[in-house]
Amino acid sequence: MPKIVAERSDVLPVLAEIFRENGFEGASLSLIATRTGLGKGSLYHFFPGGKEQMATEVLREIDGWFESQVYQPLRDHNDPAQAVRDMCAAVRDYFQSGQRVCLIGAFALDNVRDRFASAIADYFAVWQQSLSAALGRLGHSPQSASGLAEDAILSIQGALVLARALDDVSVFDRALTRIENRLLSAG
Amino acid sequence: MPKIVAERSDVLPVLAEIFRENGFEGASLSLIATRTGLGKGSLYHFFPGGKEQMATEVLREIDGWFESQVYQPLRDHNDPAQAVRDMCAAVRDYFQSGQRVCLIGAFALDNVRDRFASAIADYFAVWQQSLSAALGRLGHSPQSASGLAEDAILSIQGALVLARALDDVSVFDRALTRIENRLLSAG
DNA sequence: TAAATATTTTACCAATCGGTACAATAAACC
DNA sequence: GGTTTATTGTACCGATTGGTAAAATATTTA
Repeated sequence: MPKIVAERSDVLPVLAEIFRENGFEGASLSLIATRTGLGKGSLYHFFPGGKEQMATEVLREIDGWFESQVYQPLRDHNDPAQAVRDMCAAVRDYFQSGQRVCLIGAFALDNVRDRFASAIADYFAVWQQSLSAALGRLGHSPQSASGLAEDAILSIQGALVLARALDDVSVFDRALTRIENRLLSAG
Repeated sequence: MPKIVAERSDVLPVLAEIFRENGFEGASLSLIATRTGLGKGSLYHFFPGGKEQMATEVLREIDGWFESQVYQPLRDHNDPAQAVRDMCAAVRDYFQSGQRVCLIGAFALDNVRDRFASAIADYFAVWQQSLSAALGRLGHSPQSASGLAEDAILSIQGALVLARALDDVSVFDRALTRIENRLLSAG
């Protein structure tokens, strides 16, 4: 169902969802045109760089959302345990209990990874650093915090894969509960 | 570089690697023809069902390999702890320390998931059941075994995502070590 | 109102997509 | 040998791909 779009800022979320559902190569211009309600001419007026620019801007918007909603609170919240709980809640909401794919994770497995390598790596690296910082303030050693953070982030990605593979959203919710417990248990 | 193929049985591993590197849609017939050294005529002689049949047979071969090399030992090995260790070693080898993508996991995130839904779901479901059985024989309750197995399998998938995203194979090796410890610690 | 700018429509491009038809060739069998 | 079968090469198909050009239309500014 084509969602007609009014302003340019409304386009990016629609593009993000198209890329999530179809991948980079699967998101054809005709599909993008239909779903955004914009003709090719308008699309190339807004994004002269074509699909590559669309994906780049989508990745930047996603990264910006996580930076403000997840990473920054992890680093700055004065209650690190609450920050971790907030992160888990935000992740659960964002990925709609595993029904929504992580675009950055999907790109990482795709052959477009090299084209967006730095954006993909940054997304996860900053996430790990921010979570690691919160865990450090919870009393973990740097090594322990780093390992726990890595484990949590990779578990979220794996939970998205498995939930989709088994077509069972409960996989994601169970995984997220385990992750939260693991992050907060040995504080 | 095109690898010329001698027999039909040699084609499937090459196809698997092409699908792993390029995804289903990214694996064009011209690319497949080049990499296998077979013309379109030969390809459609061996696989009258086209790409769909190629992917189906590739998935079946992968599933068969895991069944004989991983799942069956997990269920039948008389030392379940050793079976778990063997599983981790097999996984490490198979995914080449995270440099190789899991085709089934990649398909699960792709929009071709629905086309191969049952093969994808079976792969993970049987894995979880087999690992769960081994953990049960290690003394875990059914609930504990099921949760641990789910967590291990999803962590492997997530480790593949994160290792590729960060372009850092050590992520995979660290994750696999953590998984093995977690599976064998509270026996 | 008029000029300048922003946006959209339409038509078009070469390249590639998955797939088909079929004749040419190679191999196996009697 | 000859015949049948298995395999391959070549040419082709309509549809779609990402992308371009430029005229037509809104919208904003002066």
